[in-house]
Amino acid sequence: MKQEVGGKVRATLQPGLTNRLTKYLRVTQQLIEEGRDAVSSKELGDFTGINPVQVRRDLNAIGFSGTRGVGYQAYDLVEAVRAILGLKQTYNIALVGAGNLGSAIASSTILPKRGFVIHDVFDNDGDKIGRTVGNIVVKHIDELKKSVGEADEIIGIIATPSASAQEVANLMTDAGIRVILNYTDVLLHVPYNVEVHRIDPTAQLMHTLYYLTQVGGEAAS
Amino acid sequence: MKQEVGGKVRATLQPGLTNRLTKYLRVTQQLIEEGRDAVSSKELGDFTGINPVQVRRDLNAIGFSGTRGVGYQAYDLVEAVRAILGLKQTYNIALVGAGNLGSAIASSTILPKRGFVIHDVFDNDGDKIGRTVGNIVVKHIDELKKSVGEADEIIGIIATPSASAQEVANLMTDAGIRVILNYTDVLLHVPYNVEVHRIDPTAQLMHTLYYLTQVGGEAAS
DNA sequence: CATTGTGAATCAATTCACAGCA
DNA sequence: TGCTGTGAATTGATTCACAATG
Repeated sequence: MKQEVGGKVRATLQPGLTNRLTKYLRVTQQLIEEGRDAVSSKELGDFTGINPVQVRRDLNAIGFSGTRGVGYQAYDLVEAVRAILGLKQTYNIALVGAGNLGSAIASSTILPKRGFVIHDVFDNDGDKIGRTVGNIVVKHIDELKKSVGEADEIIGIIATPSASAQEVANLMTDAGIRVILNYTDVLLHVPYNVEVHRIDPTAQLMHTLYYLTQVGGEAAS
Repeated sequence: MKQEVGGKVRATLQPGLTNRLTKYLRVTQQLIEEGRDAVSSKELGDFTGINPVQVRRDLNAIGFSGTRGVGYQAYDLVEAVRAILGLKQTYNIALVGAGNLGSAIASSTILPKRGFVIHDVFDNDGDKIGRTVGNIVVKHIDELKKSVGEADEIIGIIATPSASAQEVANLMTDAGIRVILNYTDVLLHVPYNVEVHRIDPTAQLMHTLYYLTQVGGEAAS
């Protein structure tokens, strides 16, 4: 399944591995912002919940080496992972829903920091059209297909009321969106070639609370 | 590691299993809302990204049986999983940040549907104190410790600007909060017995885009 | 001397193949 | 016939122990 081409590792990496790499990436980027220079496998493990040994194996697997007694060079690590994951380019995003949630997402720095640009914001409320959220002028939802085509957007975010979510998803898939971030609590039905990710905070809560209540209040790693 | 007490499975389930159970739970709850009665392991697999065989093994492991040719009884499944995970009670949540994001979270139905109640909302902006977001009156952040104690809150949500996030986290841990949902892009430093979950939409994006770009546009499962 | 890098052992997850039942 | 339930094989992840090294 892996194939090496020349010196460059252009393989098809395992799902588990790429998933973990994104975690190392985000943590390391934040540590850099705090002024950190090197990062150890133990730290990466602590912040990601992944075993330090696994961290070392993973970084090794993508051909990235650290220095013993010190750790991994933070900036180089970020670059290496971004290169491996093909995240050197930026992606345009179509955001639908200009209410509180949409405004918050459009104003957040979290997406631009990772190379994602909210390029268009849509709504169906006439009052909101023409206003700006996070420096972007809100367009009418009817323009979605045209805009998505022009800006080559393959990522869409649904931040509408639940009742509109499926309808918006239909518009998005019709317009050629390939990945949907769904902030509503609706289970979207989409074609097989479109991927939906649900932003659901309760997922992690439920899992955590199980252990918290099991052990009766004491810590769990 | 597992121990059965009487007929009831009061074990300490594996992390992987509990994690998967929460996914089955959320999907099944949504399918019920769509009017569904039974759900098959294949459907659960499709919506959660988990192998159908694994789904069946998991449900079997918690002593839940389906009917061949039909699937699993949706309502019973929800009840069984909630019982196993100890999610029959409700949890009070302290939300800090009454801006766009905080308002969106407070108004969302996603938390109450899963047994989580946003019981208090805090901010440090005098203009916002006394206003209501999602039916809750905003209090000053100075009252956090008192309120958390009174309402027995162990879950906190940080929906402030990034600059305030660590400070809020400190207040929360000091007040006895055990689980923090962090909506900012700051890497929070907390005591070992406090668990932080970061709501970061880019995690899933990066992972997905890797495969999307690798295969050049064709579908992946 | 803290931390990387790895072999070997163990445990969990995935997958195949198919029997068994409504 | 469609879906559950499960043995057996395989693959991936975790953990232990420890050598190596900057």
